[in-house]
Amino acid sequence: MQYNFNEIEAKWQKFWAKNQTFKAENNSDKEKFYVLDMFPYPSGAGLHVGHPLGYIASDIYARYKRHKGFNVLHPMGYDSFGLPAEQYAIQTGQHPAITTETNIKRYREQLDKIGFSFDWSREVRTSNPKYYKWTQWVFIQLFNSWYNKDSDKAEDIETLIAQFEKEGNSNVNAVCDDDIVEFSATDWKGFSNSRQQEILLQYRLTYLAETEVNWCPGLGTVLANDEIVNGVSERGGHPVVRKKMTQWSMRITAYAQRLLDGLEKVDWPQPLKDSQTNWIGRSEGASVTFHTVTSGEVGKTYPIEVFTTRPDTIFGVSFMTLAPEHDLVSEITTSEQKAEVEAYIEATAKRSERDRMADVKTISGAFTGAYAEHPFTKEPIPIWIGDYVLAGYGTGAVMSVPCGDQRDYDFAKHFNIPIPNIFEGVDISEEAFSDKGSVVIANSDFLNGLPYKKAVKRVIFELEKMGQGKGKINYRLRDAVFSRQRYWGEPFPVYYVDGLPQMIDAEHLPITLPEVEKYLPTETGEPPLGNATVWAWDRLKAEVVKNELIDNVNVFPLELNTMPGWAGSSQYFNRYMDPTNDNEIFSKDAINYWQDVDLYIGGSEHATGHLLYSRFWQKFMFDKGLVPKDEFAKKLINQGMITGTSAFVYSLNLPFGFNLRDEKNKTTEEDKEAYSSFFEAIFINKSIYDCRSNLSDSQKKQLKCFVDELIDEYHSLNPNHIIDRTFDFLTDFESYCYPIHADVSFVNASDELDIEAFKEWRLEYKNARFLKEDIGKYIVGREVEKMSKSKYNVVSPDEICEEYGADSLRLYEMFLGPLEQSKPWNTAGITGTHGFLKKLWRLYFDEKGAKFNDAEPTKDNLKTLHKTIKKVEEDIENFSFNTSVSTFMICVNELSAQKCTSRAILEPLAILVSPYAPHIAEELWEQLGHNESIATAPFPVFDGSHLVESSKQYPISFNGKMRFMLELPLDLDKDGIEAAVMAHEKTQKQLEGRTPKKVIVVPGKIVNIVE
RNA sequence: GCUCGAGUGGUGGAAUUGGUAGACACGUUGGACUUAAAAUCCAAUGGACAUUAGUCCGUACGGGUUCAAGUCCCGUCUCGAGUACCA
Repeated sequence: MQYNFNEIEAKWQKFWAKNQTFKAENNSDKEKFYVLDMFPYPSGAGLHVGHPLGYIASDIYARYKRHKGFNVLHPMGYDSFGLPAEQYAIQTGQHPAITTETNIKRYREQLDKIGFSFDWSREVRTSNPKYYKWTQWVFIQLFNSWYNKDSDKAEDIETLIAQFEKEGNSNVNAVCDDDIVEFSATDWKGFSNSRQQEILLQYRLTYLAETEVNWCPGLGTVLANDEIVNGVSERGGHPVVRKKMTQWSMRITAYAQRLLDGLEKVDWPQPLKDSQTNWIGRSEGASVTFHTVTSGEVGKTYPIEVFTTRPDTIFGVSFMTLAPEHDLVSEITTSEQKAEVEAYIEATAKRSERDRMADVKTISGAFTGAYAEHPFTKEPIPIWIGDYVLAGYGTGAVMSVPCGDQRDYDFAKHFNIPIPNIFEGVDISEEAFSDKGSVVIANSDFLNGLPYKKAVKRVIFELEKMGQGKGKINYRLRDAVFSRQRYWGEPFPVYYVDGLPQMIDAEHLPITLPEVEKYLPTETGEPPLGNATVWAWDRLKAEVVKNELIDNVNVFPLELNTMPGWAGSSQYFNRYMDPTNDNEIFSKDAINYWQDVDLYIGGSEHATGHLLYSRFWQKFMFDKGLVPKDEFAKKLINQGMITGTSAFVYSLNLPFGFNLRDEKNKTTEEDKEAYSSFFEAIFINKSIYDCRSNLSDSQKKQLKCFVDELIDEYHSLNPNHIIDRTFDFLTDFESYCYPIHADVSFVNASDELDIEAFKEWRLEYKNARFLKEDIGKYIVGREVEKMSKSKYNVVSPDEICEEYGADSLRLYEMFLGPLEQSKPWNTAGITGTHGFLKKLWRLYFDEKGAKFNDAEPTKDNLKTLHKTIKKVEEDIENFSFNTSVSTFMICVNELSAQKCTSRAILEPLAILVSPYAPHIAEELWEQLGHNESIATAPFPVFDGSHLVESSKQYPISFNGKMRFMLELPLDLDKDGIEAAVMAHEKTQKQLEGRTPKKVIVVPGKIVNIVE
């Protein structure tokens, strides 16, 4: 019986689908286990072999847990809103929903071929109105909530209104906008409705506000900080500029501390935690208020608040620096300095984010002419502006202490500002001194002689006493902009009355995306939804109606922005628990049963995007009592990237030039064509290319011969063309050859190029000539690069499944190396795991049919089996899937050698293999006589008694070097071992009569004789 | 610059608490079977010298601890990832 993998795999994939083998029940006595993959964006390119890596790992784990008796939730879906489908729509007019549907179909086909145990009945798609209904619903919940710092959680906005009505806002301790005006209960009651709404907007967890955003003109939308890489958009690499726009924002900053604290509770990779920690960027320090000095010109004093992590250095302040965008700049600048300051502001505004970041060395700034008063010394301090101070961090103003901060130091040096030294016994003539561990403060009045920590405490105490400062914790994390000027995203359930946003009642959700003619912004610069003609809210009918009906009495305009990509992914893991529920986002029963994700596998690129926002939404849902856990995923693993192994051929481009032999001496287009088609596709072998700068004589000869033959051949084809044979291409040979990518599918396991396939690949290679290696083959060069179409190194899982089967693919992906590591794909190696499966098959069947029987297993059989059970179980628990594949190979090699046919061994072996290679396992299981799927067969139980040994091969070392092995009984004690070793002839031979200084015996491990 | 991670044969990678470095595969070489190919099976395979036994070197580099170091400590280099004037 042959191992016919194509047939077997198709059979079982059909079986699983038909029998809903992997459907998870919400009501079960079994213990739950939730294994989740980051759901994919269904791109048009389909999956390549790098994509399923994490899915295979999670699938193995999910299947393993089923064998272990758990009720496993293992769902899959699609993050199906997004830019590529929309960009495609702009170019072709094709509705993104159609492209998306097509792409999802293709993804599903590809996924099905790999044999995943997903519960497809729970599939979600973020672009499905039934799904985004609940995204809109969460948005409304956020809108209707505020963050109470006293209870340290989100609360219903009604509780805030109640407090306003009772006592105004003076005692409210909320996370809110900075520019809150104080009011009393009477004030509140006297405010107009719209004034009240404006105020509430300053407290809501999602709010509309004019903010500085990252505007990307290339994409026509704003981007979140995590969507920008090196000053350009992550997708497409378009430039990004700062722009003030009215946008929805999420008050994620309210959760900064809890997001930080929560990291300690979860088992996530340290680098991922580190990058979230950095992103949140907590720093402890003080906020200090300086007051500007009144001069004749600037008649008012203004407070300038700064944040500093080094309040202990306050006596070292010799100037202040404001960000050029700081609001006060225009107020305080003197007329004398006005021209300079304005010129500077204009110059910095022109510099793009990218320039500013690329060029941190150039020091620039301008003096405003104004001064602030030092809170303690009362000395006047010059106020400068400089673009090294960022408007977006802290208050956009710093107290500059050049002796303690290198940036302040450089700025002071550059503009000749004094650098007072306030550190005892420290030389600051060359650079600032920023080490706070060893510092002792001097020249600082009441701080003299104090170390850092004490000085900080003291100065904060003094500042509080005078009402000019207090201890403060600052976060780098900004509120997240939630509006996108795009079509293909969730519409907001929002309409506008007098310019103020109103939520549509939850019962009317979903508000579905309107149809538009064009997916581009409108001529007036509004987002694409501005093109919709049926996009107004009728409050009485409670439905979306035509725009022409807008009367601002009962019919109002709807929001034109859509939600960002991360909106749909921020709660999808909970929605899977009850995905078809139309009445609730998920039922209480479902969430209480499934609780949270036990294992989450996905890429590390989502560290500061999806994984931070999801944690924020989860904490919010937790505060509202909607979910029982405030962290949604207990354990998370980042799978490594699979890179491609590109193949190169080496082109030789000889610039002979040619003439014609005919009397007119004219070259026609055909002549040129004949010449270039012949000489443009010449390839030299790798050995010569590798020595191109230092060719040996024999190589030179070989090349000369090769080229001569080419020219001869060319002449016979084009007798009237003259080639310059005197041209010496061997001098400066390097400059005529260069590598070009060849498609990896033309290359076999030995790196040999299939020349015929290569010639057919492209028209210009039709007549390609190759200088082969001496062995008569053309060997390609190989290099590891990112898998990408342009590098012709993309391998699709479909081809692999077709040729070797899904089980081979699954095993090979795991066998490549540790899950978390990035590693190169090379199809050549798959014969290893494929061969293993064939060998496994032959353990059960030969040409005649089944081999297995009820024979009593031998001691060796049992030893091999239980060794394997132990190792495989440990490996799965440690997510060390690569080593368990090796273990299977060893096991099958051993059982084959033992000629094992015992059912008592082969049955448990099928279960062991089943999570990794489920199709073959099912088939073996069935052939063994079982009627039920192997999916829930209990995992074999390890029995250590089969591994007990009575003797051990001891390695005998001399001075730490292993010289020979010696078999000794395991129950022999130290002295016994030493005596046996010393008595051995090989020991005596090694020692040559010398007496060892010392003999180290570690029973069960090693013997080391020290001479 | 800062933070984190990683450097082991021709290649992917093993090596659990410090205890036989290179498991398991790929590739390569030789052999068997075959008209031939594929498939399968067997043997060898870190390097150097010796080809019988054996000896020396070897886990990025330089030191150290230890009877014993890929593993622990100190320093250096290289590569990768994240972050970037964060006061």
